[in-house]
Amino acid sequence: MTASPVKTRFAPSPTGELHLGNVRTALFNALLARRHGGVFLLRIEDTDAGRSREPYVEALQSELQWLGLQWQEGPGADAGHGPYRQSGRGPLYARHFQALEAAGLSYPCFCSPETLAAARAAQRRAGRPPRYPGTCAGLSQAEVRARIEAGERPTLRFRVPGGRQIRFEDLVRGPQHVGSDTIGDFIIRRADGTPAFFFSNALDDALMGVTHVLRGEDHLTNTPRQLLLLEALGLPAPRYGHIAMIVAADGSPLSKRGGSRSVRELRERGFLPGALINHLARLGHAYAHEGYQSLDELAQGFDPGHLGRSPARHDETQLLHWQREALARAGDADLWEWMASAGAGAYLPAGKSLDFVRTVRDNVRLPEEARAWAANLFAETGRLDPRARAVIAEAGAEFYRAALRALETQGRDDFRAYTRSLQKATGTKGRGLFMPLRAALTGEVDPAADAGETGLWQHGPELAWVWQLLGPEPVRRRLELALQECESN
RNA sequence: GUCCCCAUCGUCUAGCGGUCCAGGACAUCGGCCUUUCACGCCGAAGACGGGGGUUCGAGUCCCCCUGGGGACGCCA
Repeated sequence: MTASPVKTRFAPSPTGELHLGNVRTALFNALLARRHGGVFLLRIEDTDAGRSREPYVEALQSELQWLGLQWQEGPGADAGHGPYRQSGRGPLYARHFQALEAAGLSYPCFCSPETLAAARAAQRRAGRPPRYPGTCAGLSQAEVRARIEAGERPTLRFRVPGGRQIRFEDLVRGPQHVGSDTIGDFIIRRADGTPAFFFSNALDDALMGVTHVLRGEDHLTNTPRQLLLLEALGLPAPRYGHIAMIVAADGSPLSKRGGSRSVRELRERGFLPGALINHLARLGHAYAHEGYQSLDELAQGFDPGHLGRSPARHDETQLLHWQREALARAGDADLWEWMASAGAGAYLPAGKSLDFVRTVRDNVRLPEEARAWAANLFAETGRLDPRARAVIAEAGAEFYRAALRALETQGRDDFRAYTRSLQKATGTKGRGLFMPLRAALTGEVDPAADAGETGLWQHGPELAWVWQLLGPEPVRRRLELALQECESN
């Protein structure tokens, strides 16, 4: 058998939407697997029945696929280690719980959540780290049996061996060591019989043959426990790498911030998968190549050793840059679909969609901006921005009379020829020629200045394209409106 | 509260004792190009959090402070 040298995994719990932090973890794992021609596995950790939601299971899968992070093993791709949802692995867990209990490596604990909370509070008050006091560690068989018969439902705790030094080599942080005495006996099975994270997560990694686990720094202190657990179970442990978390632009935890951080939200706003991937891949990871890269290229350049150890801030300005790069690589037809998602289609005359895309594609970053241009070009004839108004007034009625005359005499199809003749007629050129035209045709002269809160507007689209797209009649109308504007002053 | 981790331009980062009066990218600003804008090209401004050490020499090593993050759950 030629087992893949590398198997990574992403193991989300479907208790909420995928956010930037989750997805970055998934991305790094996918990249690592791809880098080594290995397998990227997806496992759904839905052991918390109370908080897991089926729609999230669906959503996370489709979002992963949308991002191009297809798993080679997992739901819908059984490679013999399934089921890939923890809710379906009960029998597997039971067997290993039994092994642990039989070996005396775990024990039933009858302490109530309230007692436990009180104990923690007391320890904290006393300036000590909260740790399980070991109340039930020494219960006799008889007592355990009696309490269970009396109707009590115990949890199962892992008996942490004392006096041990746990060492492991973290893929991104280097050598780590922790004394086992700083770890309290922890729960591996809840009172309702379901497995707790420490247990099911570590066990499944071992059972599924996962070789490398890249996960959030928040799991760093879990690792020694899982290592101990795996050792007790006699199972191989994967190599762990703990990556720094992503924080909001102001440095605060992402989880405590509003704004778009869920993948769904970002997707709905129109961000492209490639933009997200390129942005995320560089958050906490240095790439030799600065430019936009495909998933494959990113994988080739990926190295856990290049992963940063300090929290990286998610700054949407950077994401917007990658969005522009991703947009530049998209085809017109795809972009039309993308623009239409924000309703740009509602304003467009039939058959104009691709011309519209070509006209504005370099001037938009989000579909909403495309919609705004569609409205501007096809639905808002006569709407003039104050600055456009000023430019029109300054150009003067004579300019627009000449512009209308030139429209009669010159070919309407040739924008260059048109502007050349207009230049001759008015004696204007460059800015003086184009700005009044732009003002009349789009009602905007410096859209960028209008960006404001939304940051939506970009610079104006190529005037020649606008001219062509609008067609002769609308162009005439807009020029006439500009003329009226001058005359009414 | 206790323990752990981290700390270079506004942001993402390079830097693994001298080759760093700290390099790149994004953003910003200026110029060139273009019969407008954008793109592109050129350029500017912009950082080693503070204090002690170690060393001939520290962004790079050690300590303290400060700041940030994380863990301490019958969440994952």
